[in-house]
Amino acid sequence: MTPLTMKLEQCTALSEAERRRLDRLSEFPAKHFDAGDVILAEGQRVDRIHLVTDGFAARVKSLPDGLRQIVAFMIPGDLCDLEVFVLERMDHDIIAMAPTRCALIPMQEITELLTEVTTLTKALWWSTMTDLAVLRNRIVDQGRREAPERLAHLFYELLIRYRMIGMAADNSYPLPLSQTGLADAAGISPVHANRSLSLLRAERLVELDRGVVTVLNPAGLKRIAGFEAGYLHMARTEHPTNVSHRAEDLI
Amino acid sequence: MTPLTMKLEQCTALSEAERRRLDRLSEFPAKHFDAGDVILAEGQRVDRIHLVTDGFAARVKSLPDGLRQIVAFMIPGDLCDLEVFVLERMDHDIIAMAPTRCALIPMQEITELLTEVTTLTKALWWSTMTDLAVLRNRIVDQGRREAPERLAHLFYELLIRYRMIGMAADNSYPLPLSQTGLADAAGISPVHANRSLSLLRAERLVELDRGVVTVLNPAGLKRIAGFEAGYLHMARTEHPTNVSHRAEDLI
DNA sequence: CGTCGGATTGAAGATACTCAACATGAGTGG
DNA sequence: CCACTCATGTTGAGTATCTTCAATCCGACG
Repeated sequence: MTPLTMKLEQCTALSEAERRRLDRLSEFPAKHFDAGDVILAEGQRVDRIHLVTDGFAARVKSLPDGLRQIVAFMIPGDLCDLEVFVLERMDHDIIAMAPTRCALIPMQEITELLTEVTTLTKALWWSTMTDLAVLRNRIVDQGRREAPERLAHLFYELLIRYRMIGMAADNSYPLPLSQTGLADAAGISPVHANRSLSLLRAERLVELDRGVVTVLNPAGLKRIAGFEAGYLHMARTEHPTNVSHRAEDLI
Repeated sequence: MTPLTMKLEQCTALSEAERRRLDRLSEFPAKHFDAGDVILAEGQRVDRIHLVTDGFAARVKSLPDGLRQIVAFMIPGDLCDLEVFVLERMDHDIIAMAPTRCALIPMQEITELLTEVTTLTKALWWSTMTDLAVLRNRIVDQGRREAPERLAHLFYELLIRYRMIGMAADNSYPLPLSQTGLADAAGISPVHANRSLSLLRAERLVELDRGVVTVLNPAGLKRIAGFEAGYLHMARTEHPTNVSHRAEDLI
């Protein structure tokens, strides 16, 4: 099963046919990007949907003064530019933070999915709404929490999202960012990112080495992050019958 | 024309029939809320869509320590809970900040809109995607801009959104918030909100009196806010043929 | 071995927070 | 009409968080 399918199954159970339909999306001709490459540039018109199948990318807003702010991360299974159906151009950059592969899906393919199959329609809407919820939480973070908590929240959220797509075995997942990148994500300075990170390390909550995050104490991390399980809306993972991905199981 | 219709016309030109279809949504039985009332509570299951027809509300995330963060404002024409189609429950509160009226639209009505009429479908998607873009910008604000700039951005964005629905004549619009509310929106303390606001006043950029914002110098406000016109995606208002709502016209 | 990007540490200064006092203005009740 | 109350706005002072600038350290790599 592809990451996209695994992710959308968090919304509703899909039929075998639907699963295959979704899986096929990952097989469209892929394009490869190196770390630092711009996958989609602000202002660009897009004609094909980019589905991340491998790697790690970020939505980045660049300011005139050179500062930049990462507003979201993209991991395998994430669609970069669903918005092109209704918006003319990208209003931000998407940048590969590590070698990244994207399947290029013709828009028509998604259009068909959106009209044909209602349960898939629902799944794609779910994905969009979850993105909204994630952004709302990011705003709370940056408005009302201090730097170490923001980092903790970031680490914990990514842990959950990687689990959703089956890539967080051992509470470990890839995060190919320099501390400057972390700082961009948390809205703090690189120096402060370093110091805040040391705090989390000192408390033995999380380790970050060579682009790999290891969550040493998920419960503790979740606590200081002020993380609410609800907002990622993992309907099915909350079921006792489907325990393999549940956040609380691996504490 | 209702605010919702005016707003969605920023996306594409609508036929007379579509316009009437949308206008009808505002005529569903309304519910009234006083300032401070909770329109929708976190965790609540929703069975009817709330369309703000009058007043002013906010999406609010409350933290355990009592702090709260406003993550978005709702003005007439905004749909509060489109997300219920795919998410089980609200993941945040919606609170009236002034006397507010909401039309309660049966979910089926929206479902029909979403499947029947493709251009309306597109318009609703546009609305959702714009919400996403607004949140991305909010994150940039809180991560990378200082308090006065954040307030400036807030004031300017609301100016544009009120213009979209024809409610910002004279560069003036309602903002029924105490300075504490402003602080919640900008992610700063009430005291700091006061001081930052005095700065904007001193520069004669904006006035805020008795719940009414008056933008004295739109160009200057836009400049210090670092506001990018693009992200609200007002396709049609950027056309020279439709000048009445254009942001730059009234400077 | 030297270089280079990233990580780390120190120190000074800016932005923002908290606590606290005081002002203002709309209501309310005497 | 005045006194009182209460919410909100304003201002001051001390402190905390965070930023910036700068120096140093470290590991990867030629």
